[in-house]
Amino acid sequence: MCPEPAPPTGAEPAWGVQADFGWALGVVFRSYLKAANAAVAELPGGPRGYQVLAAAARDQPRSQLALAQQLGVDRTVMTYLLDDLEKAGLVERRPDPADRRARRLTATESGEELLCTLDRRLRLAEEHVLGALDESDRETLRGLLQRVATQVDALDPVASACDVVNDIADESAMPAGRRPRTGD
Amino acid sequence: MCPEPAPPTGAEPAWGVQADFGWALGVVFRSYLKAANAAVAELPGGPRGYQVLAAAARDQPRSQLALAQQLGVDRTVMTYLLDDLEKAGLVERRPDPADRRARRLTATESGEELLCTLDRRLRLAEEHVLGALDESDRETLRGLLQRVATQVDALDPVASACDVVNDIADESAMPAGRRPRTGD
DNA sequence: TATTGTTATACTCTATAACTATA
DNA sequence: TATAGTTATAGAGTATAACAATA
Repeated sequence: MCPEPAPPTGAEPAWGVQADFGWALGVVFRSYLKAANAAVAELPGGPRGYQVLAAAARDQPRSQLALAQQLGVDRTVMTYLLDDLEKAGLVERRPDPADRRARRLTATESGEELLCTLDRRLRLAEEHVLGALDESDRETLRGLLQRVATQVDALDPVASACDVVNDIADESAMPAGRRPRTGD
Repeated sequence: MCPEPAPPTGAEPAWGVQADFGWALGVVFRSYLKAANAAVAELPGGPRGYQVLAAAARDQPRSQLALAQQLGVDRTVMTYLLDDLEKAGLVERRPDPADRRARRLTATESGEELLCTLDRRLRLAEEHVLGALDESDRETLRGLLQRVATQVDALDPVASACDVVNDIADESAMPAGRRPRTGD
C-alpha cells in the first residue's frame, strides 16, 4: 500500500534506502568530500579554504561579503577563513579605494602556486571517485551536474528549494495527529 | 602557468570555482539536502531519521550497529536517533532472540504510514532540484550517480577515497617549505 | 539609517571514552 | 577477551548578536 521506490531488479537483499537518489547523491558527495579534504588538508579551512583561495586568485572578489554569499557561507566564517589564509601568506586583504568599508581579496604568489598543486590533486581525487565510469560517462555526469547546479545557483545562490517544500507539506496529507512545529 | 579548469566558453566573467565538479556536486547536494530537510522536518533526526525509518521498515536490520555502519554514522548517533524515533512511536527496538546483546529494528504501523508520506514528498523535492533537466536526462543522471555510489559504497561503505590521496600527496610536488602536519 | 567587517557568545552536531550486559 | 548498546563529556563547526567604521 505504498509504491516503494521500485528496486531495479527486485531480487537482491537489503535494498531499500540504497535505491534512491538522495542516498546515491549523499554517498558520492561524502566520498568526494573525503578525498577533497585529504587533497587540501594542508590548506587552512580545507575545501572551503580552497574555494576562497581560488576565488581570490581568479575572480578577484569585490568584497568579503560578496564572496561569502557566492560561496554560501556566513560572513563571519569568511572572516575566520581569511584570517587563517592570510596568516599562511596565501591571500591578502587590501582596502577597496572606492569603499573604505570593504576589502578586496587577492592571492599572493605563494597562494597561486599552491592553488596549482591543489587543482592537480583535486582532479585526481575526482577521477578516483568517478572510477566506476568511463571517460564518456564522466563527461556526461559532469555536464548534467553542471546544468543542475547552474540553475539551482541562479534561482537562489544559497537558499532555494526550501519554500517549495512548504507547499509540498501543505499539499500532502499528514497521517493525522502528527504535524509538529512547522516553523522549526 | 597552470592549466586552469578550462572555462566552458571563456567569455563569461567570474567563472573560476563555478566551473568545477566539486562545486557543482556541492551545490546540488546542498540544494537537495535543504529540500529533503524541509520535506522530513517533522521527523526526529531529519533526513538521517528518514533513512533509519526506511531501513527499519524495509531492510529489518539485524542490529543497530549493522545499520549504523550501513548508513555511515557512528553507533552512538544511532542510539540518539532511535531514542527519538522510538519516543515518537515510529520504530521499535526488539530483543534479538539469537543474541541478547543486539536489538532488532522494526517500523510501527504509524511509522510505515509516515514513511509513505515522506517518500512522496522526497520524490517531489528531488524533482524540484532536478528541474533543469527533462525526464530523460534525469534518468541518466540518476543512473550514473547510482553506479558511482554503488561502487564507492562497495569499495568502502564509509571511509574510502582517503588513502588514495596520501599517494596523491606524495606524488605531487609541494611548493617547497610548505608541507605541514600530514598526520592532521 | 544601512552596510562591511570583526568579535564574543551560544548552540548543534559529531566523535571519544567509559560503562553495562552479554558472548 | 571481545562485542552491542548506552551514557557522559569534549571538540569542531556554525550561527547569533553586539560592536566599530564607513556610507
